[in-house]
Amino acid sequence: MPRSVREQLILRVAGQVFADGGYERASMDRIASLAGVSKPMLYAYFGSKEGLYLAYIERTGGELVHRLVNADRRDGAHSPSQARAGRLRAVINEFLAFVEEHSDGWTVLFLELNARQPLAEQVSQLRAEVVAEVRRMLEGEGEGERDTDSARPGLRPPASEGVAEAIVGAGEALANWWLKKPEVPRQEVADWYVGLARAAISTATVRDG
Amino acid sequence: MPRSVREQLILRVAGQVFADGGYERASMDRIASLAGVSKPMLYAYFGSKEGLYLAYIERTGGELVHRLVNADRRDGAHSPSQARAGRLRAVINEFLAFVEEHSDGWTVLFLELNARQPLAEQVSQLRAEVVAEVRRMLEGEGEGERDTDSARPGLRPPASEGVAEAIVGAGEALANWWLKKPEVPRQEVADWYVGLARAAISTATVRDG
Amino acid sequence: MPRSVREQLILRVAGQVFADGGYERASMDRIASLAGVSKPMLYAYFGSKEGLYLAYIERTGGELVHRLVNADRRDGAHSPSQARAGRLRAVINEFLAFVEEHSDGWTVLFLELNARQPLAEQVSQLRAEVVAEVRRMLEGEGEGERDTDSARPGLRPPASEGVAEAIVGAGEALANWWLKKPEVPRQEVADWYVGLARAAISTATVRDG
Amino acid sequence: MPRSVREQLILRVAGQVFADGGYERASMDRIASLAGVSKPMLYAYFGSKEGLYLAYIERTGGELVHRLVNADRRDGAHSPSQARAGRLRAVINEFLAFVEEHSDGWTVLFLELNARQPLAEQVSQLRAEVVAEVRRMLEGEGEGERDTDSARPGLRPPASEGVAEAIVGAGEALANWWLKKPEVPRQEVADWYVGLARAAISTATVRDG
DNA sequence: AATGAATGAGTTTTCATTCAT
DNA sequence: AATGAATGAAAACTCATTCAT
Repeated sequence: MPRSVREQLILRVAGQVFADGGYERASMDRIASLAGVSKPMLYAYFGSKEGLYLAYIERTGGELVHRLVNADRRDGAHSPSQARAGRLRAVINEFLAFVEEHSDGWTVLFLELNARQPLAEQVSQLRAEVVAEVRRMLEGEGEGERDTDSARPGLRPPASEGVAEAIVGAGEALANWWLKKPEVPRQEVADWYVGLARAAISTATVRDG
Repeated sequence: MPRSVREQLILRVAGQVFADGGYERASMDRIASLAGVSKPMLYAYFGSKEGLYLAYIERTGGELVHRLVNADRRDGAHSPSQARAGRLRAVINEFLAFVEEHSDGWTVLFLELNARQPLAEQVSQLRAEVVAEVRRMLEGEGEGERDTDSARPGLRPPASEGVAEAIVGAGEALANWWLKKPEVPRQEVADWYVGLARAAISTATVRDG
Repeated sequence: MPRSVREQLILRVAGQVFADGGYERASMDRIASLAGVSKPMLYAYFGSKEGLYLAYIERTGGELVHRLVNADRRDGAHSPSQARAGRLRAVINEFLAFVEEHSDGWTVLFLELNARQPLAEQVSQLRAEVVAEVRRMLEGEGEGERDTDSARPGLRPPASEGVAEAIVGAGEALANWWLKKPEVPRQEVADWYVGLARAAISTATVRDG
Repeated sequence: MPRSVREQLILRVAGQVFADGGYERASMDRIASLAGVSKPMLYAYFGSKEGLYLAYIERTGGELVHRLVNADRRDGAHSPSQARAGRLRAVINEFLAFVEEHSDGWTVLFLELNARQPLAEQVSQLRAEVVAEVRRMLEGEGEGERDTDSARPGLRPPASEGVAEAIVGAGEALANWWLKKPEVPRQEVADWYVGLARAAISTATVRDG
């Protein structure tokens, strides 16, 4: 079995173990035994427990980023006027698809995200980027194409940041809830979230404007 | 130093240690040393590490419940028509006040809430009750007293449940973010959250109705 | 409550705790709590755990010695020819009576007797004296009143010592068994043991003589 | 050093430590250090302190059983009329040989036998079987094949049980004494014990018959 | 005379990590 | 390349013992 294949196998198993109980409760013994390899293999491949964890986070976070970034490509082309609206929906769809396909991965990312002493700084950055994107929507960036005289000032920091965090947090909580109700179709969940996000965005900007 | 005083001291220190790193990373040695007592005291007072943790959760969760339940009393009387609206704002205010005053406590509660293997079932129940309350708003409960022709069906499960989870999650995320930005006044944060919650509620019910 | 009364109370409780699980498993906490006194009392009265144990052993062993020594007084006077035979039975009777009345005490003495690292040297001595007495019977001491020409050499060491130990051990095992069958009357048990002891003594001496 | 060899080494050392002071006083630290291995090895091999103890008891008790069961094989064939008598001597011989070769093992078995809260139920059963065998001799089982007029009723319970316990206890006490007098030859000790046992058996049955 | 409160030192047990083969 | 065997360090927990009042 080539190394890269085994690495993927180990990472998958590690994800299960990390997801069930968190980093601290995960034991290298358990991961090795479930993966069917010896413990020294884990160390040869990943250096340490933290290394294994980071590798898992990196791979999983990377895939999430990739999917979010390429979200609208999948949805096909949109007319300019529908672009932003469509992109929001597409991104949410991709996010939920990722959660559906990688429930362990999402769980680990989410736990890491809320740890006080994060082991993977990059995850915070990933979230920060998502928040920033939402924040830009709230601040009306890009809206000022000046086609109208209606000034759209939008929110300003720190309101924009706080509300953006809230919107993102709503999505995370929704995802976590959905993991416990897998019978609900993704499209529905996405609809709810899109509705909530749009309402929050427009209310916030209108109220403030 | 009388026992009850020392118990409170220990609980406060334990909260700090639990908040910073979670239950697993917290060591009884560390708690004892920070509290300035010997380890056997911890066991004499709380029986076990889990006992100490549960005592902390219980005290902290109990106070949160107490504040949420008595939230509107502090806000003074409201006209009936404003009662519900006022209550939402009052509860959010109290929640944020609790987070502000007990950042460790909130952190521990939040971590416990998202743990895969919860030690304190009651925390999940507390959250479940909050979600249920929001869900009732989304389902338009009590609204049917009005003129009957305007049917206000509101959302139905599972949408109502999912959206309620999302709204609650938004508040949690907002609280976590606020902990890192203590310079933002509570009233502002409350405004944002009230705005988001109302928008989400009315959008969801209107859209669905 | 006068000190001496309390001491007796504590010793009685200590005996229960020592009997059930041995010296190591006994905890001062448990003894104090069962006796209804505070731990510092135990230390004020007995100095240490070992002190308490030794006090218990001493009292209990002392009573056993006293009863064995005075055994034949209770049985009334015997004709010289019956003296030895009667004494054996009387001693066995007293031993069993002691076991019956102080099952905890006997248990503790027996455990101490068989410990590799005895805490109470005196108990070994008590047993050694009993063994020595039996050994004298086996060696025919006192029999050489020379009334007959039939030389009665009896056993000689180490046989006399070994057989004496065996006879005493038989009694101990019988006592331990009897503790689990309290419905058997003491007189019967005494009969069995007298029979065994006499048979062992006469066989050994005759065979060897 | 292969694992099985090290296991045996550890068991031997554990036997020494258990024999000297009993289960409670034995510390894993001490066993590990005397065996020249690290503590985690003890746990890797035996799971727990109790596991180590039980493994030792099992091995030791197993060997004792094996030797007792196969005792008469070593003594060669006997004429039928001597069979029973020979078997008694052979078994006693094997028992003493075991004690001689495994003084620690015997000590641990004996301590476990007299413990109030036994960890190894099997040891009690082993002793119970030995007692049962002696008891059958006392009850005259199998003796009725002889001429029928000489009724040989033997003892009946509970006398047979009590006396059997006493006889077995005599052997145990003799063994314990012998451990302190290793210069006495085994054959002599066996002779004493055989004599005592036969005397006790015949006296009891005759007297009662 | 009596005790609530406290602890130093030790217990069993676990786990990430490494070496020898 | 791969692993069985091994361990240092630290965890939770207990207990005989002692102060301060």
